[in-house]
Amino acid sequence: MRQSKLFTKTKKEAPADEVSKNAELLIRGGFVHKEMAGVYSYLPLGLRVLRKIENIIREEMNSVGGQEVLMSSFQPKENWEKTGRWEGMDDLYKVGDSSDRFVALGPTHEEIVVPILKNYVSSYKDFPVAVYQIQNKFRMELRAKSGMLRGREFIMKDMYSFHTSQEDLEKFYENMKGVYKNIFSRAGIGHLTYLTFASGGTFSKYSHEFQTVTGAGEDTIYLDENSAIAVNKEVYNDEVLQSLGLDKAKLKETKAIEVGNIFDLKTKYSQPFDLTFTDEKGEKHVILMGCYGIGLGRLMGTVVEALADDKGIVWPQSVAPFTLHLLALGDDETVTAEANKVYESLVKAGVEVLFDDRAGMSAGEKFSDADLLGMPFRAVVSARSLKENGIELKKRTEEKGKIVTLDELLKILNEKSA
RNA sequence: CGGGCUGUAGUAUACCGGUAGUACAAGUGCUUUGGGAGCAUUUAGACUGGGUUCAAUUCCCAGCAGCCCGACCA
Repeated sequence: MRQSKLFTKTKKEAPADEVSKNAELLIRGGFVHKEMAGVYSYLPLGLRVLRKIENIIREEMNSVGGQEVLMSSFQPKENWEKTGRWEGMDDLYKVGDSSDRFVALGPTHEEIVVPILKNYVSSYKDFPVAVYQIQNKFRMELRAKSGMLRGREFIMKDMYSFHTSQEDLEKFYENMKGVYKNIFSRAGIGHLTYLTFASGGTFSKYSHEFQTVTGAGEDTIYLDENSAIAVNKEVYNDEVLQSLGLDKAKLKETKAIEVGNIFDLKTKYSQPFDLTFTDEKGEKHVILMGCYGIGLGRLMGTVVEALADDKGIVWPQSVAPFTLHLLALGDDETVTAEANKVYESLVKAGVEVLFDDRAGMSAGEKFSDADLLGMPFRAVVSARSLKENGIELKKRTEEKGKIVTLDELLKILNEKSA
């Protein structure tokens, strides 16, 4: 994509009403636009990141047989009354219309997915089944904060699994731990993300969170680096440590961001809707459920928080909006012609490239923008690079680049994106 | 939801009971081009409502919004 055509522009100044690094950088870079506290629109660059994250998650969900759906955001009040959450959930948006009817704006979808399943499945032969979606969620956060990390409207992947036995549920649940690990590794924060024991609510001993260690985290966890297991402060006590076989002396207290959470729901939501199956003997039993969430915007913000340096964002290849940022320095005709040629070749080779073809911009401005926007590779075409018969290629994380030919450039990038 | 702070242009600010000035940013033109360059020029502002007052952006009250601490967080 030609940067001269991109309608968003970078900002030199940090927004006044944001202190979090993720929001500051994403807004300055023109990835997102803040509408109000905790509500952001995705702009072209941000949407490209979101789509990449989405695809990673989708692939991983499909790998365990997840079936993708898209459920409604408007949800019937009666369903929420059935589970006791119409009054019981503080952050539920209740939306009225002109005839005094109210609906819930979905903060999660147990109240929708269970009745849907009930309509189609009833035999033990129908199970197990797992259903997921990637969709906007609404929660009336009394205090939205930390930029993309805690919003009132946010995009979440929520998966629900349905089982005929606790053993089957647990097998699936264990499997999901691995799947979640893959997702965070693929998103570039695997080395900072730990399986964390957290409160399971009233129905289960624990739930499991995936916590990414960064100073910007909202949660406090106690991390055992050897076993790569952590305990959330909310369940941190001697008894819990003992049951998990953790040595208190070896735990490190740290701040972390919860990027994913999985729950053993048992019959909490299947019971109110009477979601049952008939077994081989013709006996009816209530279905057991698990649920598995990941906030995509939060994941995007976490990647920024965890990996950015003082110059800007550092995108991992896997979620970067573009693999390469190609800069043409100076408005000299030979440079422009050569840069265009390089750009066309890259596009033709299928490389995702952002081409800074903006005229009248100083070299410094282009460099600063490239650092801020954080593509994994930066290529420079300039009078200087032409004199050396090549293109200057540099990784975002490197100080100095090297001169390569167009063929070499294509080779390096194809290897990277393979 | 409890507590705190703050609302003047995109940002940072100044002055003021008599309707607002500066810098940076942004736009335009020209010049520049290896780390946010220069000159010229243009655009742009008192959160909303009520009260006090001859007069309110300024003082008072309320609302709203934003941020921070805490609580909450399937």
